[in-house]
Order: sequence, then structure tokens, then C-alpha cells
Amino acid sequence: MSIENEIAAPHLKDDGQRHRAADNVFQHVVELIDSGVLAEGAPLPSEREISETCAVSRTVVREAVLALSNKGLIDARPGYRPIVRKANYDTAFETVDSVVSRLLMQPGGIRNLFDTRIMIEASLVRQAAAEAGKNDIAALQNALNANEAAIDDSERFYQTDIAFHAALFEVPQNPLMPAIHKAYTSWLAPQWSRMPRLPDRNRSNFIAHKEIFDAILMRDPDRAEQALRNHLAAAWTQVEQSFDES
Amino acid sequence: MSIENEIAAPHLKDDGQRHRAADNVFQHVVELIDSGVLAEGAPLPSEREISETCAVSRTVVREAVLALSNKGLIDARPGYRPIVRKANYDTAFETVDSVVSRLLMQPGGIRNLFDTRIMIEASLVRQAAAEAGKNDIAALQNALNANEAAIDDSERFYQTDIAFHAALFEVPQNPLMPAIHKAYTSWLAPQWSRMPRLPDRNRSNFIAHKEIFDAILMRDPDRAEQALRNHLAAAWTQVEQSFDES
DNA sequence: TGCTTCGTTTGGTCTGACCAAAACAGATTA
DNA sequence: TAATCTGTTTTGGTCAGACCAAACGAAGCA
Repeated sequence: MSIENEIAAPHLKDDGQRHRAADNVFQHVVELIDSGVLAEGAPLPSEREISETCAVSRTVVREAVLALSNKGLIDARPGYRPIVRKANYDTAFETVDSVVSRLLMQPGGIRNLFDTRIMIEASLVRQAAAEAGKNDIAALQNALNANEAAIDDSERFYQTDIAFHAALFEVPQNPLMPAIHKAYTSWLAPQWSRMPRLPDRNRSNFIAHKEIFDAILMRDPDRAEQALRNHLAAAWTQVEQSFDES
Repeated sequence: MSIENEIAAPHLKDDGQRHRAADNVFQHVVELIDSGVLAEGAPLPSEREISETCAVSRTVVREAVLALSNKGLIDARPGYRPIVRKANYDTAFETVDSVVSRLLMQPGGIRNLFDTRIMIEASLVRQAAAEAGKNDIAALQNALNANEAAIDDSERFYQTDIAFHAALFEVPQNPLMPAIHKAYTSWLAPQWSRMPRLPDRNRSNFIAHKEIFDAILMRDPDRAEQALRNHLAAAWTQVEQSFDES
């Protein structure tokens, strides 16, 4: 109870940067995670314990834990012990969720997001048309079949629709892409859900999917891109209509 | 001092969801911002004041403020009054910064991110080639000129290089795109900065820029995309080399 | 073995206090 | 009058100790 007190010594204003004590605790926990002392899924030490080992008050520990939670490094459901969370690409998008939803509120926000999606997915289908392997084709075929089988069940159609696009995002075998797709669907879902589900719309959407797939099969990037753009443009029109109605 | 106490009443376990008191304060401040009571750039009420109006302790207010800060809704430099921050697309990317940097550490992380950039920018130059307006062309031409003029000044070349790509991201007139570009450059900058700056590399990079620009000028999407891909692939090779050396 | 029970741990909140830095207002000076 | 210095007040950052309710865990019971 003599050595470790240096840490708590509050008299020195650290060189250039402002360091709140919470930042140190934050860093400390991060290092625990990086060094493997705290494995993925493991619960953090209790707040009281951390406050002891870091020689700070529990207030500070709470701040650090909250920051950890907000940054998606740990999973802190209220009432439960915080759990160390593996840093994957999905969590990155989840942490921006609240900001994004605010951005989508402002005029044109949804359109802007949707446009980037068109952009990415256009590039995606081009690439798929150029270099999709057998497995990719098979996955797309399966997704397409499931989509066709669900034409009369709007709820299932919605799911298989998403799954078809998801299959596209799998083609580059880049773990970022599925995360991006997930983010798009979750952010744009509120707009989709207000659309009426009509079987003939399902049919036309399925046809659009099929055109994309066929173009990929024929290794025709231009046609694939065009089909994709038509498809998404049509989807946007439907969303806009449901906006006008409300 | 009688009515508002209902809020503080801690006896009822709210229906389904867990609500920490901090969430209420969080929400309260968010509404203050949305309703315009707190304009952009305005300082928040003091913690003590908020704790009074919300009938909670300062502890809770601090937690809420910290959460606001972590989500990028306010700008809370330590020691200063928190400032309401306009929700723009840049802040969205900034809030993921710490998570992303951790993701980039893991094997292949940088490559995966870089690949998505190639994807987006490929789509970008295609679009530019297809529908860039006079202003876009002029902006690109200016950026290209500045780039050429800086060939012998590696530091300035680096800046104009970024500026050229930035001009590309401006073409769609989608406010998300410049933010995306900014995020890419800031995340990939650490890799770039370790590269040796050689004038002949500058020259070849400039030539690559010129090829992209010329293809756009000739409204040739395929050539533009190919030039862009070659350019970025070469850039990646350079990065890889500097990796091997270290 | 499976389930209930009851003390313990732990997160969430509150109170009240202290310090140093920032903001402010007033006096002083150029 | 404008700029500067100075002292007071406000405010954020931190601490200590306390209470509650829910989660946890182990002992006890069926």
C-alpha cells in the first residue's frame, strides 16, 4: 500500500495531452483484452475490483466501462456483467447506428445512403459477372430458387430477397462486405417495412433478381450492372410511393 | 416540487425493456437538440442544472453526457463545456475510428478495407466517365494540374494525390462520398506514411491519375475503371514492399 | 438429481464533498 | 477607450461511502 500510490498521484499535469483518469482505465482494460488475459466472452472484473487495481474510484471505472461499451469493445447489458466482445466488422457498424439513424432523418439522407448502396452493389455484380466461381454461382442459384418459391408469401419473399443480395455480397470473400450488407438492410429496413407487400411486386422483383443472375451467368458485367440498377431504382420508386401515401 | 417527482419514482420496473435512468437523460438531451432548444455549437446546460431538471443525480447526468460524447452527438473536450455537434457524415465515421483501428490490426484487415475502396472507387470512376459534368471535369483537371506541379515535392504530391481522389468522390454530389473518402484516407494513411517518397513513384502515380482523367474525359467507363484498378493495385504493391522492408 | 431458498456479489443510483481549471466580472493600467 | 490583470463564481473531474434491486451461487430440501 505504498508503491502503487504513485499512479493515483494527481499532482502532475501530464505533458501535452489532457488525460482523464478514465482514459487510463479504458486503456488498461483494452490491454487486458489485447494481451489475452481477458478472452472473448469472458466477463470483466467487477467494477470494485478494477477500481482497486487501478487505484481510482468506482466512478472513474464506470466511465471507462461505459466508454468501452459505447465503442463496442464490451457487451454491457444493464444488470449483467460486461462481456468481452470480439471485434468483428458487424460491431463497427452497430456502433454508428444511433448517429446514422439521425442522419437518415435529415432530408435526402435516405436517398444518399441508398445511392451509395447502388454504387457498391453495382460494382459488386460487375465483379461477380467477371469472376464469380462455381460456388458463388451455386449460392446465387439457391438464393434465387428460394426467392422464387416464396413469391406468394410476402414475408418469406422479403427474407429471401435479402438473402439473394446477401449472396452477392459474399462473392468477393471479403468479410467487410457481408457486414456492409447487414448495415444497409438494417438501416433501410424501416423504409421497406412501410411498403405494402403485393404478390405482383414480388414477381417483378424476382424477375429482376433473375435478370441479374442470368447476366452474371453469362459473364456480362454491363448487363448485370444495368439489371441491378433497374432493380434498385424500381425498389426506390416503390419506397417513394409509400412515402407519398403517408 | 411535487409533479415532476413522478419521473424519479424508482419503484416501477418499466414494462419490457430495461431503462437505465441515464437513458432517459440521454433521450432528454437528444430531444433538446432535435427540438432546436439547443442549437448546433451551443453549450449544454451544466451537469448540475440537468441533474436538477431531470430529477436525477449528477452521476447519472455524467453517464448520459459521456454517452452523448461517445456517440458523437456532442463535443466534450475534458475541462470544457460540452458543445452540441451537428450530426454530419464525418462524425459517423469518426465514432468508429477506435474499432476500425483494432480491426485493421488483425491479419488481412488492411487488405480487406483497401479492397472495398477499390470497389467503391471503381464504381465512382465509371459513373464519372458516364455522367461527369463540366464542373466535375474542371475540378478534376485542376486537381490533376496541382498534382503534376508537385511531382518534385513529395509532401505536396501526397496532398494533391489525395485531393485528386477527393475530387472523384465529389462527382456524385452525395455528401456521404467525401466522408467515405476522408475515412479511407485517415484509416489507410498510417500505411502510406511508412512508404518512402520517391520522385519517380510520384511521376508514375501522376501518369496513372492522368490516365484515369483522360478516360473520364473520353467517356470510357471501362478504361477509366481499368486505369483506376491499375493505379490502386500499384499503390498496394508499394505498401506491401514497405511492409517487407520493416 | 432437480428445485427452492437465502446470503453474497455486483451493477445502478444517490448524496455530498473537494479540487483545479475555466468562465466571468470588476478593477487596474496603458 | 482598449487591453490587461485579478479575484470570485461556476463547472467539470474525482473521490468516498452508502443503499437498493437484481443477478449469482451455494447450501439445503424434496
